[in-house]
This record gives sequence, structure tokens and C-alpha cells, in this order.
Amino acid sequence: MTETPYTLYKKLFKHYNKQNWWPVDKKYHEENKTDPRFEIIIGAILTQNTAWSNVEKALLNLKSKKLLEIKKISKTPVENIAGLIRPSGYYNQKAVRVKNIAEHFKQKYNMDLNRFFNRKTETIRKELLSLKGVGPETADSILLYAGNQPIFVVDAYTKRLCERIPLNTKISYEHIQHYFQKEITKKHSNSEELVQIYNEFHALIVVFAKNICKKKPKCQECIIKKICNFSKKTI
DNA sequence: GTCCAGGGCCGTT
DNA sequence: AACGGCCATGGA
Repeated sequence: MTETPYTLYKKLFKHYNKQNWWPVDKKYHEENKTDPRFEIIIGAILTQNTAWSNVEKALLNLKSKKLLEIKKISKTPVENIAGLIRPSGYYNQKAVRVKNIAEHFKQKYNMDLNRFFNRKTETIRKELLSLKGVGPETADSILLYAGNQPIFVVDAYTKRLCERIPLNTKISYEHIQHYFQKEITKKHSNSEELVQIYNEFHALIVVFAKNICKKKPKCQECIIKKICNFSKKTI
């Protein structure tokens, strides 16, 4: 009995339950008539190699100035954006990235994210990757959580799990993504089901890796220590 | 004080 | 293709 991404997903879901990602302030967007997908896009940039608690502070600063929309950000000087997103770290480069992306959506789609997302997944992905500051993980997070596209997001946590748990994949972004999607699609072919599974699975991996499978893991508390090689070294 | 967090770019090998 | 240096804050 070997572990597969699907059996791993089932175990994590059973233990940690639904995570309801991506965390977004729905009430704010209802009251201000703004597009929550833009908050997800900005959040995906701001959380690059950064703790989410710091991203929350930066997003709150943007909201307090009512800047969390495409038109407003594209009009704001980068220095002002940098000051507001300072808590999220790397604030100078992230300010440039955030503004460039807002300008892209403004110029090419007239601020209508429906027009941007309502195309083939691969087409959207290539366009996202062409933007400076958007690499594979950021692009796929935006595709999955803002665009509801069936894409599995790989992050540092996912790579760490793959290094520790015996899974049949090489440790690179493309290999892991292809392997996970191949295994999950053996069980589910419906696109909307896949979106839900990829959504929950990635969120579950983050929660599990944050709390248990850390750099210095808490193997005693781990629900899958039996199938993990790494835990045998550390216990 | 040290380590780390929901990466990506750019230059070098 | 793969790797190292760099970007930076705030919490543990």
C-alpha cells in the first residue's frame, strides 16, 4: 500500500476538514462594490516568501485607503503603494509588481476581470507568467483561487512534503504539479470537482505543513507518520 | 539575537 | 537546466 496524492488528500481532509480558501474579506467587497478577485491577485503577490499575517496588515492598509481596486492602484504612485504594503516585506519590488499588474488589467481588459478569466486555462496562465513578478506559484494561485480554474498549486510546503513522504515524483514545480494532477484526475474528471479538490488540497497542505510538517517537524503529532520516511529519522 | 514565512528575478555555471 | 544572491518585514 503506497501513498498517492489522492490518499494523502483524503487523510488530510478527514482530519483537518474544509479550509474555505482563499481568505478574503467578503463584507468589504460587498460594501464597496469591489471585485474580491483583485484582492486575491494582490494577496498572491504580497504573500511571496512572506508570512500571511504580514500580508493581512498590508491588505488592511490598502483597504483603509480604499485602494484595493484596479483603477485606484493603477493611479497611485509606487512610492505610496510601497509605504502601505511595507509590512509584507520586499515592499519596493512588490509595489512595482502590484502597480504593473493593475495597469495591465486596466489597459488590456478595461478593469473587467471576467474578460480576463473567461478564456482557456493555458492562455490565462501564459499571460500571467509574462507579467514581471508572477512566477508559476503566483500564476497558479490566481488561476485556482481567483479564476476557479482546475490547476494544482505547488509551493514550498508541497515540495517539502514530497521530499519527506515517499511519492513517485521528482522535486520540481512542473513534475509535482503534473504528478498530482495526473493522480487526482484518475478519480475525478469533472472540472468543477477538480477545482474544489485542488482548492482544498492546497489549503490543507499549507495548514498541515505550517503546524506539523514544519522545517523542524512535530512528527509525534503527525497523522501520517506511519507512511513517512522522514519521521523515522527524527523520532 | 537568530530563524523563518503560502517566491521570483537575474546573473553565473 | 540548475543554483546563489538578493529583496525585507514582523512574529516565534
